[in-house]
Amino acid sequence: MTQGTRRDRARADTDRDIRRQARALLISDGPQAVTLRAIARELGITAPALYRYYASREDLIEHLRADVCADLGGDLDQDLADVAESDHLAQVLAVCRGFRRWALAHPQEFTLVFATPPHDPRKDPARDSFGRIFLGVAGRILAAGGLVTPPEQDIPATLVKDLTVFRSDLLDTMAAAGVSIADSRLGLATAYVMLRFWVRLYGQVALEVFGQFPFPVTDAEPIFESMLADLVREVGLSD
Amino acid sequence: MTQGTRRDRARADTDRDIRRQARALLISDGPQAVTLRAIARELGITAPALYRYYASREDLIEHLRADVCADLGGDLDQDLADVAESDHLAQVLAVCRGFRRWALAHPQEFTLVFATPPHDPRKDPARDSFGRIFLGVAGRILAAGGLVTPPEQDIPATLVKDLTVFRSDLLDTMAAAGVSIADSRLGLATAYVMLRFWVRLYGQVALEVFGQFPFPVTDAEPIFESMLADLVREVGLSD
DNA sequence: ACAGTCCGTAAACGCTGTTCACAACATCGC
DNA sequence: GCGATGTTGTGAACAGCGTTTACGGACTGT
Repeated sequence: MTQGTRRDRARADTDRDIRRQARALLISDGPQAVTLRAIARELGITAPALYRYYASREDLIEHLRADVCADLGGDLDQDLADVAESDHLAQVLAVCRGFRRWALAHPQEFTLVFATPPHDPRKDPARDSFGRIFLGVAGRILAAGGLVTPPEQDIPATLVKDLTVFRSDLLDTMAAAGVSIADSRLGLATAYVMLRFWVRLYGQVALEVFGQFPFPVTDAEPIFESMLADLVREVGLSD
Repeated sequence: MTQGTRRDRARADTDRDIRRQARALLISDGPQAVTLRAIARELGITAPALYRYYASREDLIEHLRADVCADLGGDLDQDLADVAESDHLAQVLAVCRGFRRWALAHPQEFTLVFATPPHDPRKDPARDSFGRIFLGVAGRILAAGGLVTPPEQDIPATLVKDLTVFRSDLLDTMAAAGVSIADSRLGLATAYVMLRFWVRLYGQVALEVFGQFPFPVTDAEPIFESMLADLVREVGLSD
């Protein structure tokens, strides 16, 4: 299969360089350092050249967000590779710990992806949300492990419709990935538990990343582990 | 008592105007819109004039943060004023709901105060954290209500020292506010419960503000209320 | 009245995102 | 191979940014 023209390849190379440089600037100096001129300078081109690749600075930033999500997803997959597939508890723990570890090591990227106020109501943030990706991965493990779920009447009524869509979406995603989950294994209540799982995890990690403890905490890891132990116990995954 | 010179009063007026304008820009168009020139333009002065009041744009932003915290604290106090002081459950619910309501109504301000990666390790973020302020208020209610606390051996060992400092700090704050809490009412375990309370609340609210649900949620309030019900039940404050 | 302080300005510097017209090069189809 | 088309990058320009500096005028205290 042809690799495209030499020009296509050169374009892809340049695009990759642009993204790599943008990321480096984000990581080292935060979002305000991701300027078109800084990127261009590093690549030995001028800023207007970047408009050949992206419609705007904001467009580039959006792609950066997607890159961060994809890389994080890849990292979590790697974390999972080291754990026996049948050990559901260990897998869930690995994913959650991986997420936290990554977040603490990448505060600028975390902020970019996970803590930006929505500004375009027409664009459905949930469609690209990492929570969705996370639950695509962790949800599979959670569902396979068999969860302790609350009675379905405990699910807020206004949530049922949303959960139904999410659940079938999740089943489709899993089916597309060659994962077969029995219908009974992923009911509404299970989807609800997954949602709450994510809320708890995200909240704990965000608070740590943004230093929002009400007092100086020497070592936050035990707090996280305690929360995690609670979580897995509540969903019935603990020993 | 003298009000100071006319110049002092003019300075205070101008400062107030600067802050008001900066806030308005933040709210309407986000942090990148808070430029010295935009503020100056609105006040009919030039940008360099602002350096008579603030050392830098960043200095102004820091003051803006403090303003937001103070205003939020005032809002929560108002929420509390409508609730009988003896109804501890209602007071806690009011404060938590007030916090969420405010956060959802003020996403840019929330982001500025609650979701900025720390960048100055020498400056102790926890000293100015709103979590601290929040627990100064809510902690009083929680302690007065008498909490169900875990056994002290459940407190992570590495946290004990931090909690001890926090607890005595909290007692001092309350004493200074004329609130007397018996020593036994605010032990280490209680302080730990308060910490976990804040983590849960913050996490839920942040996730909502940043639209980090894994799927579109039509109405997030029931999720919040469900979490809140869990929280107050866990601390022994429910009916 | 005078000296010191404060406030605001204009000019300047170096930086930003973006647009536009042009030139050079690469690719494609005949 | 050649001409037409598309792509890539440039330089110039525009309007905007944060910040510094020196100056002049107003205010304050003695």
